[in-house]
Amino acid sequence: MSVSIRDVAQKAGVSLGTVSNVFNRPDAVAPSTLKKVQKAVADLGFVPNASARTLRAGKTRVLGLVVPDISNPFFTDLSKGVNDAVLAAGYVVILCNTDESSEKEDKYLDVLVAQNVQGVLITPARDSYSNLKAIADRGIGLTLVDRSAIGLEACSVGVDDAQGGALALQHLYELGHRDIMLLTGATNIPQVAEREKGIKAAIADMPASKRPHLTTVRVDAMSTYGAQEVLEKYLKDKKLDFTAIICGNDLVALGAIRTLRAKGYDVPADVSVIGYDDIDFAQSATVPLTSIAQPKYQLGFAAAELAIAECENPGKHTHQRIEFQPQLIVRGSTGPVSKKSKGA
Amino acid sequence: MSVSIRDVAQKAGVSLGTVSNVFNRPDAVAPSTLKKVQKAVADLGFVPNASARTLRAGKTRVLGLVVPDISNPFFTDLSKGVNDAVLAAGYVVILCNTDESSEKEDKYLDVLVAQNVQGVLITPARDSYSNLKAIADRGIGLTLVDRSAIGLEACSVGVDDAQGGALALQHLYELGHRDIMLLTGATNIPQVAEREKGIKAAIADMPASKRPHLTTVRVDAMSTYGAQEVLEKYLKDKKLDFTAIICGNDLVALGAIRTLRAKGYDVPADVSVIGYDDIDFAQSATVPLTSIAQPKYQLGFAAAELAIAECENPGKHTHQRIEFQPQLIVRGSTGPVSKKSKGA
DNA sequence: CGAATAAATTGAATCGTTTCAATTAAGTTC
DNA sequence: GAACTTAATTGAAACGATTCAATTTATTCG
Repeated sequence: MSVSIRDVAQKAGVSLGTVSNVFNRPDAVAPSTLKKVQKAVADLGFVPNASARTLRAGKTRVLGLVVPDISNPFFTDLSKGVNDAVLAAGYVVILCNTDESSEKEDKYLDVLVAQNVQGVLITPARDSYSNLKAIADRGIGLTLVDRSAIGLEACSVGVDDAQGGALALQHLYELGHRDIMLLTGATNIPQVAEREKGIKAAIADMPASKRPHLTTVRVDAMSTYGAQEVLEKYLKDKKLDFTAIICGNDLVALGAIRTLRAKGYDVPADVSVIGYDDIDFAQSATVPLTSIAQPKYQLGFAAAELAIAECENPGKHTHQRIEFQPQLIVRGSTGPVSKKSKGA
Repeated sequence: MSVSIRDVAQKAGVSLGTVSNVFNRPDAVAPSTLKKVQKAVADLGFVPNASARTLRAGKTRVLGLVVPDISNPFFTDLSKGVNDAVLAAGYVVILCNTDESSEKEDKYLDVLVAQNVQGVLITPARDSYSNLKAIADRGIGLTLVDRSAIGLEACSVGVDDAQGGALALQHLYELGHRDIMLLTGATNIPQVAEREKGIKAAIADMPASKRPHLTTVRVDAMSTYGAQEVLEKYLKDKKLDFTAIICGNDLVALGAIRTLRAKGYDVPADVSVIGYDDIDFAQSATVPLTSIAQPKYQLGFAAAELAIAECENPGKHTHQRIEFQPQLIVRGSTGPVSKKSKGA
């Protein structure tokens, strides 16, 4: 049936232990023997049985990645980073998509425990981390992705969201905008809160006389449709009382642009719009989107590296946080305030 | 350290075999014994070691899903379907993204073999299936996704691509278009070839006098940018010699629309554009895209069900193919031929 | 050349389950 | 109550790798 290490040993004319060494401590094997064994491995198409290996050595080399929405390009790119890092280290990832549901998240965490994963990378759907504590208590390494690890023994990776918010505001400010709408999600989403904090801090730093005026409007679903609905309602009987919009993410921005154009306003001549995330489609949109880019791939890559480091060295591992900087990407959806809209 | 079946047996005052039976054949155990053992399990917090179990029993309840590009919303949606089906059956999926590279594909297949997966769902990157044969020979169930299983002992799921092509053509024909561009990928991509076949068959079925004229233009990369580049070059010095474009996928369609608008042509007044796949963004694009929808989620769900069925019943399982029908979704990017463009 | 040291190799024991032939206990039938 | 059937339970033998103490082989040095 399937070929075992025993078959390889026989074919290469060496002992079991030597074949095992070829895989696990190749420098302890004489070069000629190494070659001989590798040839036998190749000839037989031998692949070590992970279960047996795990059973004896106690290492599964499997990680779990739990994300709230794999449809979101942000998480797709992130997961690519995770996968590349993990593949390089000989690990494997089980990807779990929770659809932002806590029940699904709990269910998946159970599955991961049953699968004996060595580490869990997670962007929690809820703001309470109670279910994560149980994971950590079982001795499974935990890495928070795009969240901070407050009150948790865990590593984390994230982006400086306050800085991201500030970048967006400053860009618009420099273009002359003084009446700005903030079109974003609920404050219980950590990112949303942080960026808002950054925006407000940036405003507070300005001379009082020049401070722009901020109108905050919240959408339930941070999607194209969610944004359209809310913005349409806002513009129903009012006139434009802003010259720019800072959006919670790129999807919201695309929805906003669509609504504005439908109402006969031009982007960016009448209203500048800035997104967040810099998803791949932002540059291909009909009005190419100015956005705040996050290093999505690197975020995932770094998270995986932290997780693997913890797996490899479970005893002496100090938890750490890696924080990336966001970056302003200027495209066509933002521009200077026009005389017309300035007067409005 | 961790509690084993032996500890449970001792605590409950029974033998190893009985504890095992409690988990695997509970109806072969006397009710009183069952209760006693279950109490011991609960008291000790025992969770069976998956590796040992797998090593002995040979069932991992793990499947591999290998896709060429997880950034493509098509595969994201598909993978959701796979995950939902699999979770319901108590299985787990390892998702592998090959980035259309055969080397990565081979590497991942090795990883999956090493992980002892019971089945592999795959949309192969290359058209040769040689590496898959090796998988099947190892006794691992194979399910081809969005491909047919020619010359392979395997189940497969797919969409009637010829029909999809025909739907697109007929839609444009009914709107009066007679000069149609086909903007698509290389013919060694099975889908591309099939759809093209469907289009040509549909044309051949029409009365000779009314047959539309088809111009085929190929792009290397079926992405927004790839499409823009090729179409710009085509339009360089030529005038429009078509009134509609059938695109290889939605990304290509979006690129085409962008190029046309940049040249001053209106969509759909001057040129109608039809995409393929009906990705989520198609409906949110600034010119909402008419497209051919594929049941992406169901495709994944069905594939997973086939794979699981084979795992559960490895001896007597007959391979089958499930084929879905594509569906025309009419939105704003297609319309009747205008007098102006008709005359051109 | 022989002793001492270092480098390679060996193979039995082990990891925690499942499996199944063998054993024991309980229940039926005449 | 003996003979037979059926139901429960047992425990040793796998599964396929890693580990490590023991052994063999190669190298160095006086």
